[in-house]
Amino acid sequence: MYFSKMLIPTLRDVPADAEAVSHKLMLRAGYVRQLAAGLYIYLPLALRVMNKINSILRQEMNFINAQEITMPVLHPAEIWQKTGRWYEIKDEMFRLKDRTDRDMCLGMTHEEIMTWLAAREIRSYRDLPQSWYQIQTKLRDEARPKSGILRTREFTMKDSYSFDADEAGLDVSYANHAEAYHRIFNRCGLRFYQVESDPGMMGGATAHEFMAPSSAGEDEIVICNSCGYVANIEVASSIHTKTEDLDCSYQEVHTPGKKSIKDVSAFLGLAPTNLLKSLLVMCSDTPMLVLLRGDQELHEKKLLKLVGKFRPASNDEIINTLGVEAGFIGPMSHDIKIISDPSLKSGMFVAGANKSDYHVKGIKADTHFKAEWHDIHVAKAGDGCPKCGKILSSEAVIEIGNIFKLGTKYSKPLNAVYLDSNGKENPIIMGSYGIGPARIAAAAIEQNNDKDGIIWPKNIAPFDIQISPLNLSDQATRDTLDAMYKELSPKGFEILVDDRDERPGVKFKDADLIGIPIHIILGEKSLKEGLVEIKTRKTRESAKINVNDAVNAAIKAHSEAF
RNA sequence: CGGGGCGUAGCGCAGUCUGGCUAGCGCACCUGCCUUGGGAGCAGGGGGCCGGAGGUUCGAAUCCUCUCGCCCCGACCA
Repeated sequence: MYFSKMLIPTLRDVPADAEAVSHKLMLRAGYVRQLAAGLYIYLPLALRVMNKINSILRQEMNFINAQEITMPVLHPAEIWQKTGRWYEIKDEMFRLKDRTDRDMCLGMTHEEIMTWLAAREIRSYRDLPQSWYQIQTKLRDEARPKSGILRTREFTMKDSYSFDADEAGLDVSYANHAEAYHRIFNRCGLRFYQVESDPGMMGGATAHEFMAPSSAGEDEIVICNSCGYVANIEVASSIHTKTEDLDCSYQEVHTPGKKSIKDVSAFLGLAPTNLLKSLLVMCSDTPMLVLLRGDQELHEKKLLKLVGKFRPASNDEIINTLGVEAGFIGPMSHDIKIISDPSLKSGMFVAGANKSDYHVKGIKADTHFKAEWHDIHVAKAGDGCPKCGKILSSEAVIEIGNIFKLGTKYSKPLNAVYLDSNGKENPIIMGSYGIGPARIAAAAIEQNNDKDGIIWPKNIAPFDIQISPLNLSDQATRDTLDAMYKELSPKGFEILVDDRDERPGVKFKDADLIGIPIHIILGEKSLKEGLVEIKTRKTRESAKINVNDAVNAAIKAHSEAF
């Protein structure tokens, strides 16, 4: 392929809109252009990358006997109404009516439609198990598209769905997918973790996410380097580290105007871990006191699971219920329900005195307050690992894939059932498994770049080798180019030839930007000495090789490349 | 949806506060000369309803009102 014939609009300046490294580089290197918020055009180079990724996806999905099919993006409302998601999902779903005024929506995922198919086509346990997948466009009216290709309103997704007769079957399908995902992300050259995650609205009990570390990621995980515990902070638990002991008698202290943990700890010269944080929440109009250690944040989802829907109390409600303003609340002598994080169970703390401008030192659990004990804090770096107790670290990550055990959440409402060997009807047990190919590409760039541009892992690079003849009017250069091209192409190497009439510097800069793993440079002077240069993008190592050995050296360099 | 920022040539920006020459600069683009191993140089050239609508004014990129769009933080994320 000739550079001069291809649309590769590289840019010297970064468009001001771009923030994430992958976004900047994809724009600068001529991979994508933005149409509107969260809508991107994939130019030829990007499409080549996507095709490489998708072909890896197909190989690995087929390897676990999943079958590719494709489904409409336009869906009738009734199916979504049957599972209830038509009503549960709000603005995120694109909805429209057809000419007969029938409600329709654009597919944001395909559990409903896949289950509809299964309901029609699967009759017997003999038909099971099945795994079906597609690589298809999804549409979600995202509240906030961001970071270029990372969070868009229209994107392709590899989504697969497993159908089994029982839980044991689902376990096998789930494990097969997890293994396939490991192979896929490894082949794509990503660093990633498989983490425990929140099943959320997908239903079901077990879910894992595949996370690629990157500062551009929107999610955060905690990691234990000792025992291997890894979890999304959405679900992560952690044990508290030991508090610097406070040893004093129960006493009031004057803390005028000091309402926040930060102010109080600074004023008293104590660590936030010595303080007790009291929050009043309203749980269907019943007030409830929630206690955390001063350094902790309330994990709303954990509390939600315990008490159901709740909201923070208003200032008026706080005063009416507790007789004190926020900032000086203490857990002592209230006759409302108290839920406390276990970090407060032992030790001595400072809390509000239940009167303005005063705090109390020497608070002890069970002595000064009684509570129900539950893990309700957000795990963070520095906390103890819930499994082994060692210190946790945390990392920002991009979610590149997820796997869910759905159970019968969709098969029951859509009546996807089979007859077992006893002739008894049972709901099909399902799983669903997603991967975002665009996120793989973006994560690969996030993890592999330098100041000059992209460094593609070779398995997903748009081309295998770039050849840059520096002076095309030189006959020896043209002959060498032709010979190398003719020898490499039939061996399956995809080659980009920079045949543009540009100065060498321009070609070098663009080659670095675009990020093809191997770069062969044909210089007139070197050729006179019978040499060509072979350069590896990632290591920047370059070697002058005898023309006659160049093809083999290039093949070797490519096989050794990242 | 709440908070903040920004819309001037393909890209990056100045000009806006304090209204007034023909709306400017760099890069990119076109022509010619020259140059050819890390985004060369010289000369000439093309490209703008200053996001849109309304208003104030003798006069608006600039002031006022409304509106649309994009980015960032947060909420949300099936």
